[in-house]
Amino acid sequence: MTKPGNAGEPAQSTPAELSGSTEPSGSTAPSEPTRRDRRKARTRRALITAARGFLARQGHLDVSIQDITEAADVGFGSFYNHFSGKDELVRAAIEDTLEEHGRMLDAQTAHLEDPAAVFAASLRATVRLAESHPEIARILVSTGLRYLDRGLAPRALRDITRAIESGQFEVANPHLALATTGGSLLGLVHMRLEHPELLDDDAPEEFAEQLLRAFGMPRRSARSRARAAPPERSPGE
Amino acid sequence: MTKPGNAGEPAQSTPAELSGSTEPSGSTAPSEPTRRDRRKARTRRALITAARGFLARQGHLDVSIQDITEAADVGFGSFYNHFSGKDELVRAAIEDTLEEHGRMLDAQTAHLEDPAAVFAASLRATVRLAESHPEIARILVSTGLRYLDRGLAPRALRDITRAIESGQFEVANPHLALATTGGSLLGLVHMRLEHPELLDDDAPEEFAEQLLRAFGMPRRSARSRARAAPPERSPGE
DNA sequence: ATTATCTATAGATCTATAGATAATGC
DNA sequence: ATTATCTATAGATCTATAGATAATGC
Repeated sequence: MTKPGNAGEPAQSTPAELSGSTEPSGSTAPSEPTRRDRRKARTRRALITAARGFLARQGHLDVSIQDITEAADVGFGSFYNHFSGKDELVRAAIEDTLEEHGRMLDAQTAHLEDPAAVFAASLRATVRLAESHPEIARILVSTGLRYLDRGLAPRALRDITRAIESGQFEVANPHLALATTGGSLLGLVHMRLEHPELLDDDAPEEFAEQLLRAFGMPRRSARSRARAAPPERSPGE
Repeated sequence: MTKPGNAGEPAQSTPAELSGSTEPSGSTAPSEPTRRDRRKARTRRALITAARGFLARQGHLDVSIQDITEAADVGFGSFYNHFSGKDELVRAAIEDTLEEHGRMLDAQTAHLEDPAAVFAASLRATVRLAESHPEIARILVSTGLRYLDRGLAPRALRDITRAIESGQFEVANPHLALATTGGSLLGLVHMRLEHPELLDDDAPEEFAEQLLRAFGMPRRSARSRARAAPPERSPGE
């Protein structure tokens, strides 16, 4: 699919760490990834992509390693060159998904300064994953609440803390706010995936507004922040 | 453990439906559960109890059927008298858990009239599950968002709808409110189980208050409703 | 006489490795 | 020469059933 030569890999684990072997390199200096490294990375990526597909479609990875390698179009034995077992692949696939989500949030909030606005925009973007990136959405929902150190969670905690410091949020405990933010997001994404007919089109905005109110913002500013339009061009903001 | 004779079973499936066999009974009339029925029910319960244990401890039921029957102290083959496979047992164990949770909520809110107060009391009780009933809490968290027709969900939807009708809640869509309620509860229970040190003792009340504000209650009444004391002794009940 | 439970096992997976092949490095 | 990939397979499960045993019904 993608041309082999280029940077098809978004900074996964360093190649050196994978091949625990005789290398004449002087301690550091990852030097250039070689062609072999790239081939290996492609195999690894094929496995992760296949695993993401199963995770999204079935909610778990209860298929044989053979099924996975076939879906990845990779020889069976190659699996063990990259992962010691299925659990390790699951973890890698989930982390891959969470980091893709995280990068997306960063991109979509790069233009915003105000913590509450960044927070609200992240909420809306995540709710919209159900339509914009169903695979990510399904993996998030089935992964549930593990992995609080990747993807949305660290960003949400950052925004909540900043919003508390700036006096926009009034909550006793940022971790409580984080737990309810993550959970309610998953709940809503789940419902959008499984029962979309029960929700309205402005669920993302409605939800963001609810959460800002929950965290102590006055109704009026909650409403405006929750619906803050994307690229504003006022310099002060 | 419990004496065999009595009503140890809380209205599971009717015995007649289990043994799809030659029965002279005239269409209806379940008549009395016989000693054999009770024995069968005990075996079924032992399997469900064992499954709940695995679900709570491991988060899934990826153990062999043999492990399950051993934990239940039941002959291997008996398993298939009750369930056609592991999936069916998982479903039964989860439904059993959710219904236990539901009965608990009913008991703890029986004395309350006000919809928002019933809602808040249910929230608090569910958050407290992490300490009061860790097995239920763990199963809820790992089950995630499936099964919206049992346990808390139908009750929360009922309370939310009533609170909207009575003008206490101001939300556009009760299903949106339900999704965020369920999700945020799971998020908080999860955090109480895995990182209790990050939360304060009054997290249940704090959380209930947040959610009432999210659903449009003014700060002051949100605070009082969220902390509404349990058993009042007014005769009206 | 009937039915649930138990024990034993055949057949169907599924995993992890060994050894052969192909690609890359130098 | 080195390393990743592939094919083939031994050994270890694990499931579902058949048949024997024990408990209950009448």
